[in-house]
Amino acid sequence: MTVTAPARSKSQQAYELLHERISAGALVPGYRLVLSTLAAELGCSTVPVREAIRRLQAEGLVTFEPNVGATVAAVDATLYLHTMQTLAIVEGAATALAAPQLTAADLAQARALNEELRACLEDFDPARFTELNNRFHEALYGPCPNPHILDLVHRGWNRLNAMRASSFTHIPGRARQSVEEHEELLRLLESRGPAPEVEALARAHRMRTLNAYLAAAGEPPSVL
Amino acid sequence: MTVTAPARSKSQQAYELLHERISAGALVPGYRLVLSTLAAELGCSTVPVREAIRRLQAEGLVTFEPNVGATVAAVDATLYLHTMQTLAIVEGAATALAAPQLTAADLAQARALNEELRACLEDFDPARFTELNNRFHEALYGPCPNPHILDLVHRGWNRLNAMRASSFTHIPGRARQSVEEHEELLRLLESRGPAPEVEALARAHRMRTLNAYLAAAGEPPSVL
DNA sequence: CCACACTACATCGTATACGATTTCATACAC
DNA sequence: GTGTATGAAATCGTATACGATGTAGTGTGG
Repeated sequence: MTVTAPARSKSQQAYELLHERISAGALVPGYRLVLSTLAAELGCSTVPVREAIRRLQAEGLVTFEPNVGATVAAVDATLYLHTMQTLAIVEGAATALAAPQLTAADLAQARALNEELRACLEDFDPARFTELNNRFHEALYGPCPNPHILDLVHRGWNRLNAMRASSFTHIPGRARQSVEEHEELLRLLESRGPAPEVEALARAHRMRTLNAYLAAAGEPPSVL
Repeated sequence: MTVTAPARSKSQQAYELLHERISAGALVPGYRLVLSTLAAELGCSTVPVREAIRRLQAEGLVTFEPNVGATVAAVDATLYLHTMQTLAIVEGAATALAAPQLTAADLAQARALNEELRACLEDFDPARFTELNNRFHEALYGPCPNPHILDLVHRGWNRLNAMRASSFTHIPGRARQSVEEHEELLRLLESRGPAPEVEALARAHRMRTLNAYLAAAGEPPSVL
């Protein structure tokens, strides 16, 4: 059995490629996505591209105007705020729901990831730090038994990853503080703390990142 | 200026029609949505129908299998539980965020709606009660300044409305209790209670509906 | 009588082609 | 010089047509 073909549909391929490019920052916000151009580039027709763009629209990565076209969603401070706030809420809930499902192995892995993050603080590599940070959080909310909430969390992360502002690059000192907050969250989870506390702490962790960003941008903190 | 055409695209028309039918329960879960059939019925080609179905898939109202087709999403107790749980979280957060924005007029309108609900308890009309209940809650979370969260709340309501089990019809006594909980929530909002309390109360209200349903179905309550 | 292969059908996935709408540049009137 | 009308170009929206994929029904060998 030669495992043969991926057999992905062209819509799927187009979607994955565009998603990849936007997340990687190769397509700057405001960039205009023209169906025919993308189709030619992908070596397919416009119909699959169109479908891919509608999916990206549903996820909020691109904005779409009828009879005009799609552009990569612009990131202003307000959009970033709303996305982070939403993610704080759903990720907090997901982490709380996942908490009882977490095995000792899960926690050990998360702890190992946080130690990697700590080691990463020296000779700071933003891309690697962001990657490890993603994996750390995913390890904690991943066992959440409610697939809808998980889906919302993933969408939130996708949107954030599409924003260059999301990385810790531009917020001095935030990375180090973040590692400490992870430590606190891990201790609470390991002691099997009550769900509401887990939710509050996970939410607060994200809100603090948001507020650190707002402070660095000279704006007032957001309440929640 | 003759106001002329709505100029809705066919995709949009198809989407709205299918959404309407599913929400109204005209299409039972498991019903198979065939592109060509729907296209003929709508008087258009299959392409717009296809796009509409993908949108419905993204919202969770239909399930889709490549090269096989789409069916109206089946509702089992687990799906209902997950949807209600998700809605409890996002609607609670939305209500808390909206609370500071609520004007006296907003609160008065919500109170009037709850009085209508109370009056509706006699000569009980499930459809009207559900309608009023929707409007009551929308009045409270509508002013939420975060459009992403509002979108998530609307999606949750859409999914619920597509489930016949969502109505209060099958849960004896729940309607009356619900009106009382609304009253409590209104008092908290009118006294400008703190956001965390608002969130907890709004969430608890929905979780109690869920647990009443689970109890009626003979299953253990869900924790959150 | 059961299991397997094969054929026919149903349905989706995509390409191509054309009409509809918007936008931008240009020219004209004031 | 400014504002408005007009034209062409670009782009989206949809229809039709065909190929790819999955499914069910039928027949044959064991």
